[in-house]
Parts: sequence; C-alpha cells; structure tokens
Amino acid sequence: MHETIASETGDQTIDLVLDTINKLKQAIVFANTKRSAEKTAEDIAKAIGKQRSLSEKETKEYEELSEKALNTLSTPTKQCKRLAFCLKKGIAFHHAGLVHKQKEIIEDSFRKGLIKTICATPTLSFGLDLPAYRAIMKDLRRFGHRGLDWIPTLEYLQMAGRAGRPKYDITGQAIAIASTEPIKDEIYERYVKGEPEEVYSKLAVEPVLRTYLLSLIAAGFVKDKKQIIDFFSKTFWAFQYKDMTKLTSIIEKMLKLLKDYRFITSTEEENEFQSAADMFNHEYKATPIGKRVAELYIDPYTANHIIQALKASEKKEISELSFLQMIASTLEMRPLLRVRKKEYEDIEEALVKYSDSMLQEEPSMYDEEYVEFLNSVKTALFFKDWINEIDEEAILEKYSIRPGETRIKLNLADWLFYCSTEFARMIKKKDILKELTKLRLRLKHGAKEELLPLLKLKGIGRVRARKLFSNRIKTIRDVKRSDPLKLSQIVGKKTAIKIKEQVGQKVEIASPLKRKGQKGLKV
DNA sequence: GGACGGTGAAACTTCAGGTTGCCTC
DNA sequence: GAAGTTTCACCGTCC
Repeated sequence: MHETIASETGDQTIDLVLDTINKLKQAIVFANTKRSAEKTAEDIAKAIGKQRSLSEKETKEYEELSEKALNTLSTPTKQCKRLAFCLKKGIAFHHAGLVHKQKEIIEDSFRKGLIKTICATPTLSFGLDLPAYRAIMKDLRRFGHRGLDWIPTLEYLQMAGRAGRPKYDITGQAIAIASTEPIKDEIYERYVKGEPEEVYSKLAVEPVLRTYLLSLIAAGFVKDKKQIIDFFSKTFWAFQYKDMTKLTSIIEKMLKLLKDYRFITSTEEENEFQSAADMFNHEYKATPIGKRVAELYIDPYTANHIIQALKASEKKEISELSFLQMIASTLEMRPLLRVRKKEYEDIEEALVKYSDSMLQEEPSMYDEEYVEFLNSVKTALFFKDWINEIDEEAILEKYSIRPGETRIKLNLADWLFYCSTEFARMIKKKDILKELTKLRLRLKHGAKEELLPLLKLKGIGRVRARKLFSNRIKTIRDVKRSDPLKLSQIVGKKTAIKIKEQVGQKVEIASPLKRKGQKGLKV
C-alpha cells in the first residue's frame, strides 16, 4: 500500500507525525538515543506551534499536564522544563531519564488520547502496552561496540508491534525511516523479511551462573558435582548449545571461586588423600554466610567484594567516600558514570584527597582497570553530593545524570547497602553496621546526617526537613514543642497537622494566610 | 598595537535499559 | 556513524 504524506517541514519524521495528528490519530516515534527522543519531541512541538492552533480545551488540558510534569521534583531540571514545553503542545518524550511519576503521567494521558505523540527510546516497546496508530522508527541502528549497529530483529518486532490499537483501529502502521536507498534495502532484508534471532539462555553469563549455582547448593538441590552437571545439562543453555564441556569447565571454575570466597565448603578439604574418582563425589555445602548471599540473590563476586572491603575498613581511616566507593565499584552498579576528559584532573584530585580511605586497592595508572576505578570514584562523588543535599538540577549539570537514572542508581545503592549491613552483621562488625545503616538512610533521603531525626516523619523529605531545621526545629522533640501555626507556615497546614499527629498531638490550625503581621521565616 | 568579538572549520564527545530485599527509626 | 558541543585559528573592528 502506498500513501503519500504531505511534506511540510522537510523532515520525514515530523511530516509523518503531523499527518497522523491531522488524521486525529496517535503516533509513537522510536529514537535511538535519549537526546534524539527529546530533540524530536521538541521539534514536533515547535512544528505544531507553527502549523496549527490548539483549541481552548486542549490548551487548558495541556497546560495542566505540563505543570504536573514540571513540578514532580523539588527543583525542576532542564529535562523537566523541556518536557513541560513539549507537553504544552500535546507531545512528550519518554525514556529512562524521566522519573517514574513523569512516565506515568505521559503513559496515562497517551492512553486517554490526550497526548498525540510520544518520542521514546526502546523502553516503551518492552513491557509497556501502549498501542498507537503509527509506530515510527526513526533509526534502526544504535551505537554498539563497533560504531552504529543494527538493532536485533526482535527489538524491531517489539517496536513495530506497538502499531495498531485493536479496539479502535482496523489497521496500524509500522514505519521505518530510511535515510538512503541502500539503507532502505537493508531494512527490508533485515527486518521485514528477516527472522527474529534465537533467544539464548542467560545462564551462559557468568554472574548469573555463579549466583544460580550458589543458590542451588545453599538450597540443597544439588550436593555433588555429578548432580550439578546433571542439573545444568537439563537447562536451556545445554539444550541450545549441546556442548557440556564448556559449561562443565565454567562450573568447575565457579565452584573453585565460591570455595575461595568461603561461601561453600566441600568434603575434599577434610581428606587430603583421594583418588580422582572420589573428587567427583565430594559434597558441597553452603556456609552460613554463603547461605545469606544466596538468599539475598546477590552475585557472589559482589558479595565477596563487599565483605573484603568491610574487613579492610578496620585498618583504614573511614571517610564519607569509603563505603560509597565500595558500592560504586560493584558489577551491579554498572554502567558507571564516566569520567570525561575535562573532569579527569578533578577526579584524580578527589582521589588523592580520599586515597587513604579507599577500601579497595587502587589499580596502577597504567592498568586497564584504572579508568573504571576513576569512574567508580566519580560515581561515589555523585552519591556524596546527593547525601549532602545537592539538588537534582545541579547533579544533572555536574554529572550529566538525569533524575530517572539517579533514582535507579540510588535504588541499587540502597539494595547493596542493605546487603552490606547483612554482611557486616554476620562478620560481627557492629561499628561498621551503624555507619552503613546511617549512610543507607541518608542515601534514601538525600540528606545530611543532622536531618535524619526529622526524616522519620511521614510527609517530610529532604526539602521540608531542611526548612524545619533552618527554623530551629531539629528533632522530634522540637516538633512536639513547636507552635502549630509556625509549623504550618513552614511546611503548610496539612503537613503540619499530619506531623503533629505523628508525634501524638492533635491540633487544629487556622489558615495561616489570614493572619497578618507574621514575621518572615527562614527557608 | 592590542583587546575584543564574530565566524566557521576542525576536533572532540557522546550514544538503550533497570530486577533481586526488608520493615530498622 | 551522526549529531551536538567545544576549541581554535582567523579576520575585522574599535579604542
């Protein structure tokens, strides 16, 4: 089927979107980077501004959406402002850099038909069920190991699958934009005619394998090497590759690793003299700490990394950065924030400052790992800024990490700190345990230690806690003692009543706005 | 003469996604 | 590989 789209802007993607909107239908544009998704959305919003005027009703609805998106964070970031700008025209962008709340707003209003177009990265094609009349794929190549690579056919199918809303439309259109004739042919061969590639078992990936292996042993599902091999030979991995030799050698390597970490023991340690046949029958058992590692479902490699760091911390001068860097240098935290050329000196300077408090040995400058080590220091510095109440806009500027990505990292850090506290408890390091718990709480709220007492209250986050603190309400006791009216001027009436309730006081507060002559409060 | 500013070409930089656990104040 | 950003050489202008 051929259809000619009016060329209004000279940009195929924008023309397609405008055409879709004129047909009173919705489109999703898939871009290959976050930046491109944002830019496309912005360009479309601008083009709409020129091409057509919105009805009063639309304008009002879009204003509301825009306001909501702008004010999801305590201080709007550049990203928030950009999104707000697009939303005013009924356009949105959607990627992992957005905070959950913003994504929700966008998804909901797209479902309602309010938002006409979403420009997204592949996030939107996985899991989420957001159908549109048109799925427009701007570029089917993405940056990979060797420059621009074609994305997997499976991913193309996922994106194309967004086209067509069964309830509303009889048809849907999946459109791939080709910049040149050869690219058009390639797209046709590769995706339209091509078969989706086989999904291969993730068990092949070593971190997953060792985690899985440890939990099998810890749960007592497998006892000796024969059972282990039997088990894995029935997995998808073995089924797919029909090659047990490679898998066996990986398993053997993993068993040795787990033993070195003291997460498992085997009977072979008990008898020194044994025949080769015996070795096959040795029983493996998880140690108490190995059991905990398995229960937490954390990669044993990471668990060992943390335990070693905790042990090393005894002989070190602990700084605010010590445990943050410990967390930042785990595999789970990857990909880390990358040290850019311009920052290189700054990070090294910070490293010199904190080098005595680093819990892991610093790799040599000429080592390959050195770059990754610097990255972990940068990531740790980012966490440090966060717990020192630097706001998200400043963090975005300084580290170029968007709010949504910040949340993901914080969530990971929280989980890793939880695991760390568990390990600290098991290796009986009480003082460290206290330090870790404190850090975890600070990370959760993004606040300095002095605010922790106030943060226990529901409805009080880093911003309100700081306001209270600078008005000399520093503890729960201060909250109890404080004048309800003053409290309501700092955090608002509703919150004031709520927190007074939490400290066991029932108060009624007259609307503070009606009273005149109140002295200004420090905020 | 030199400080300043505008211009454009060259060099450099960056590039998708996001689960596991617990209840502690 | 491509788009965006920074750097830098170059030139003209003004004081």
